[in-house]
Amino acid sequence: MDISNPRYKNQGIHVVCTLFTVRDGDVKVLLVQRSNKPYTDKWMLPSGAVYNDEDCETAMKREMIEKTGISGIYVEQFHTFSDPKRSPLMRMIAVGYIGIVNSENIKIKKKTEKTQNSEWFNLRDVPVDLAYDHREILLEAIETMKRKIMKTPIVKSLLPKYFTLPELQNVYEAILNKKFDRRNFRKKFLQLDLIENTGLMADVKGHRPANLYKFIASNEHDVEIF
Amino acid sequence: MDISNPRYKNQGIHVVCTLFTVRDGDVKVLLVQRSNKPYTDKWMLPSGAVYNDEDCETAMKREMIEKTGISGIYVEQFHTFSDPKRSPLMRMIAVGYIGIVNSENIKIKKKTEKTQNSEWFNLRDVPVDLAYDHREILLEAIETMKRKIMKTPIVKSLLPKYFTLPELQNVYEAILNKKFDRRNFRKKFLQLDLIENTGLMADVKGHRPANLYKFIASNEHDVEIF
DNA sequence: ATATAATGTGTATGTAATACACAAAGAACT
DNA sequence: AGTTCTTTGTGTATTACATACACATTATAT
Repeated sequence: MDISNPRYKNQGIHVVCTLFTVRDGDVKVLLVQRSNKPYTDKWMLPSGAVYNDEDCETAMKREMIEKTGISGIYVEQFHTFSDPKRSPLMRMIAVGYIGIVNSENIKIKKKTEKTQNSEWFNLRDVPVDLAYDHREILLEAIETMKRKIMKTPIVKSLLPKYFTLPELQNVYEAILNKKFDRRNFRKKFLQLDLIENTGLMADVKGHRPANLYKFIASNEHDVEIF
Repeated sequence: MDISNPRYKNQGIHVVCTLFTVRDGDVKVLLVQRSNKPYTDKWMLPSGAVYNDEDCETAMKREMIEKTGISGIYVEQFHTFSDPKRSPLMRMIAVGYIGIVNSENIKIKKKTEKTQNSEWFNLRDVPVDLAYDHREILLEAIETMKRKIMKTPIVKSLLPKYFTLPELQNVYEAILNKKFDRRNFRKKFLQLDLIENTGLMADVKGHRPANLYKFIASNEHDVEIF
């Protein structure tokens, strides 16, 4: 390949991560606020360039650490965005990833070299004018997450070690934006053999405490859930 | 972004297409044979560079026309491959697409500027030493196609305008490499309301002719099939 | 007329999805 | 201690879908 051919020289590869969490029954997504041009002060999904000695997933994890301080997340590639006009400065394609984390014990970096702020945004509060084509990427990521949560036990990386069945149900209801019948939800989820009752009780006040469950360690493979 | 930074300069973007067909009960995939270095004379999936003024899907379709003469195909992006060592000459990522066509009325170009031959390979006859990481891409494409054929009526672009239910069943059996009960297959597929009986009969010899069906035009959306 | 080779069809059984209502546990209050 | 409040935990009946299974029908070839 002739790398001086202007038809395809100076191409760049970015990775973009749409990281979800669920808190208080709301789905939230992690955004960072730009410091530099272009799109100065605009919010965007955490993203950055892929170096020549790393694959996209490695780059994604490095970028997340650099821009948000979050490490050790499980991400999955979902789509590559390649509209030639998606970046105003140069030809830049973006490989998109989704992930979901438990944000309760995570401290996110507020300020980094290229960002002035970072924040978990409730989905309905996300600014409409995200930088680049990140609004489109986010919308596609949301659809992908809805499909994924139905097909795989991806919520595992969102929940704490011990959790109650009502908490689990709330997560599904938040992401899919629909209600489930409690009895049917429990029956269905329990028969998947993904989680087990620990015998412990949740520590709550004012009402009956729920049983605490945990994921069974051996089950790492994909299972159809709904 | 500083495009002179050696960490990420001279990156290239390729598209790779895994195009399937089914003939005589066998799944086949289209490969082309290289003329140039590297991997001279090796077989590979049709692929090529993305130009700076086109998105990946456009590039994919252009490449297919240039390297195989096939136009008007429906393709879907399935994964982006980014191992830094996947290409020996330079940093090159590949955006992978899958498609499925009816190869009966298609004439493929045998020789082009960069290829000396092209051929439909039965899956079990595919050379083990494809160029680059194309073996890995092919394997992932096969898995994706198996999933897709279960979830969407993608076979529509494989079958001729009129087809019989046994033909349809043979396609599913070939791709999924398993047998279905005829009665259950028909019951299931007919209740999806994707196809309708034309009242016409297949023109065969030596046994009872089958009814010809066609896809109902209005149904373009994804439907869960199996 | 008979043999051949494939198509077309129905029913019974098991399994999963859905719909639905009340008792139990603990905390808060009197 | 008893009552109220709030949320958890549970069972059954109905329906839809998946699976298993065998024989009659149609056209051709001899």
